[in-house]
Amino acid sequence: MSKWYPKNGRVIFHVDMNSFYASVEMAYNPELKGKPLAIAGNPEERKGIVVTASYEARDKGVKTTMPLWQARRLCPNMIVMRPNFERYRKASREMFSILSQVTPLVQPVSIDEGYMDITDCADQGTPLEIAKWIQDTVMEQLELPCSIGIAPNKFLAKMASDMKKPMGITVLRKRDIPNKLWPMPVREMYGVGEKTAEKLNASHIQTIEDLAKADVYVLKGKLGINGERLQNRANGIDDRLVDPDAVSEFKSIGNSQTLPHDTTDDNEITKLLRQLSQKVADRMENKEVVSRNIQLMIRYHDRKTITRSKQLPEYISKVEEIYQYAMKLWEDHWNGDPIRLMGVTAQDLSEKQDATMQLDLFTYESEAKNEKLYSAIGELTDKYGTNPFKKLKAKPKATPTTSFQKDFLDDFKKVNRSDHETN
DNA sequence: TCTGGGGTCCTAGGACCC
DNA sequence: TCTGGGGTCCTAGGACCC
Repeated sequence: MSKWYPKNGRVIFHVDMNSFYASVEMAYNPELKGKPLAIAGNPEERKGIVVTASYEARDKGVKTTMPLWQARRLCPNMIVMRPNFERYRKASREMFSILSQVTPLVQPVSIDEGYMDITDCADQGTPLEIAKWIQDTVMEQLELPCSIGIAPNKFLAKMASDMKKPMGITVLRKRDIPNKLWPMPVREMYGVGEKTAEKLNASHIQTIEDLAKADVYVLKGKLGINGERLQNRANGIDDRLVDPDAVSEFKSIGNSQTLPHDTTDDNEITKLLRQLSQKVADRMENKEVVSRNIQLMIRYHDRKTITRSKQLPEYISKVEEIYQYAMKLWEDHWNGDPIRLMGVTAQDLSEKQDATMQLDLFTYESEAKNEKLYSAIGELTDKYGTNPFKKLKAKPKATPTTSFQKDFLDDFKKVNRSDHETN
């Protein structure tokens, strides 16, 4: 009979830790509880900003990203701490492990928030009961508060978790949209930042309801494809899936740093470039990835920021290589003005394993005279009926995407290896 | 005394190829 | 004579989020 009805909607949670870094510090040191607390990078230096403020500090007007000197003026008795990322990562792991007791369909999106798809968890209770269990368990075991949004999709769940803080649970069904979502200013919508809000306001779109009902062609003209997407979201339409694997698929690894003082000093700059390259290399090694594109970011004294990148002829991962390419970009593009910040980023990442396989294929192609490899490919092409690497041969950079291609590649490696052994 | 550091995704133009 | 259209790669920049 259910066939006659539209497919049942999904049930999505968005779990959002409240003032996460400050809460972790309070759990770690209970004497901090109830006090105005700010976590700030470089509390001693002039450029420190507030990363997270406890609710006691927020009551005084302290906000995230506020310069520290400004926050101190608003809240003179505020306690300021440097971030302890190890501590936060540990708390984060423990929090996510509680979530995965409910379902494996958990998608972390940052250190302190994530989505869950609990559509098939009816045996564990109603969505409200499950949300309550999560909130209570995280509080009992970790002494950390969180807010949970319950909705039929990611966007609505995200908006819902924001509606009641701290320790809120908010249900946002499709039928709640006109009353709960539409009255909000469009700037508060996830995906609408300062610039987009300005553009929308200029077209007399103030609330999410205005956006939901606006002419889609006008929106597309102003915002491109994003205009249509935002309008869909404003109408509660969002079919992105909860993807537990998304978090492990890194696209770039970068480190940047603001200098204590603006500088043109070559020694200082070279030293910083080296340090940044080292950090990037270390993190790449940890993640077992290699990179084929290095980007340098320069922020000048007037905050104007440029990025310059270079696609490389080969995959690299060593500090020296990263440093050399970064240095070259620096020499080619620095305009001589004092700089405020510098960053080095490795892009176009590939898993070490995959990159080696690609190299095998590349070698095969460039040294086509290698009869053994040729016949290995031929043999496998016979076995599989087709050569799924036609595309790969032309573009060594491509990674096998289908399991069929992966099987083929595994076989290829086996044949390749046995060739070497028999030689 | 203004404004950190980690990311993702999208756009747009030019080069190059077919 | 006077100029198509699609696709991919590379580069730079912008918007957004936590």
